[in-house]
Amino acid sequence: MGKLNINHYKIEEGKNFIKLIDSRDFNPKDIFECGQAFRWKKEEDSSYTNIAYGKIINVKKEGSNIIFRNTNMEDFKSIWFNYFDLSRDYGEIKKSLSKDPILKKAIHYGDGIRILNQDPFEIIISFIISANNQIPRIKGSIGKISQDLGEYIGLYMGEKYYSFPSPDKFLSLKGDYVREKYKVGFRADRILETSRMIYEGEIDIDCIYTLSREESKDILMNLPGVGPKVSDCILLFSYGKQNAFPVDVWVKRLMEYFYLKEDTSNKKIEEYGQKLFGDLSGFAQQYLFYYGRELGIGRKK
DNA sequence: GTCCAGGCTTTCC
DNA sequence: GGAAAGCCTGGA
Repeated sequence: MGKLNINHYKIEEGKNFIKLIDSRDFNPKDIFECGQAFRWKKEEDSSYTNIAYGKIINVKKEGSNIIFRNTNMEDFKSIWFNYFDLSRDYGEIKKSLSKDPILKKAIHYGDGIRILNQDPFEIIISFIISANNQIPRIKGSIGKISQDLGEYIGLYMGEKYYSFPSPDKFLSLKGDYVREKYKVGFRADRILETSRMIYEGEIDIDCIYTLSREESKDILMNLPGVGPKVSDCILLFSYGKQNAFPVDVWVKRLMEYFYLKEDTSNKKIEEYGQKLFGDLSGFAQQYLFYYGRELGIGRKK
């Protein structure tokens, strides 16, 4: 059994698993169901399985510990530690945001949320698909794309796992094929054109790691299908730009309901959120989104 | 330059 | 039948 202390985490290695000891601020349900990721599969034992960066991993909360199965210390340090944002102290973030009474309630509800650092290309395509769409259908489309164009990685708990395809896999496809096969509707041409632009280097998505949120948004919004909301999702969920504040229908409703008290444009809501939450805007948005959506706040009957 | 209405595929409730 | 983690286009 290898042992390791990283920051405030105590990590133990076992045979094909890693154990995070006494981990606060980490609840698989909150992390995987708060809307930032579309591919985590809930198993019968309440664990969650997914594939990322070419590896299949299973995550389960057992008492106060988190068990990561089908992995080892080497992958945990090189992939999962960053993927699960384990270098960040969410206790401090929650303490700071809890000064706002509404955030305090939202944080109480989604206490175990962490914001993942996911693969940029997968997130770009996933959130292009998410536009004016519904979650079950979004998940279906991403699953079909991976199965058809990705690489078979392996079997886990009876399920076959495929990697998300790289941009070149889309190059030879036609819009009609993509629309009909993956059920993505009018988003098909946007997916193809975005993939082409990234493949050909017309848009450099690697340089975004070192740029500001504003500079990054300007670049990403050159991609077809990527507007203000989708670009903020990409920056928050795969590039670690936590000052992004994605405004969708739910955030619009709950911000109007809790704060603004009147009909407000998305642009104004984004500016309001930025002013209110500053560098913690992205975290605030996730706590609020998860809370508001689960409670159905402001939903029309 | 900004702002806004209408259209877009298909599924889900 | 309306709404859905919005974006694009054209016109004011």
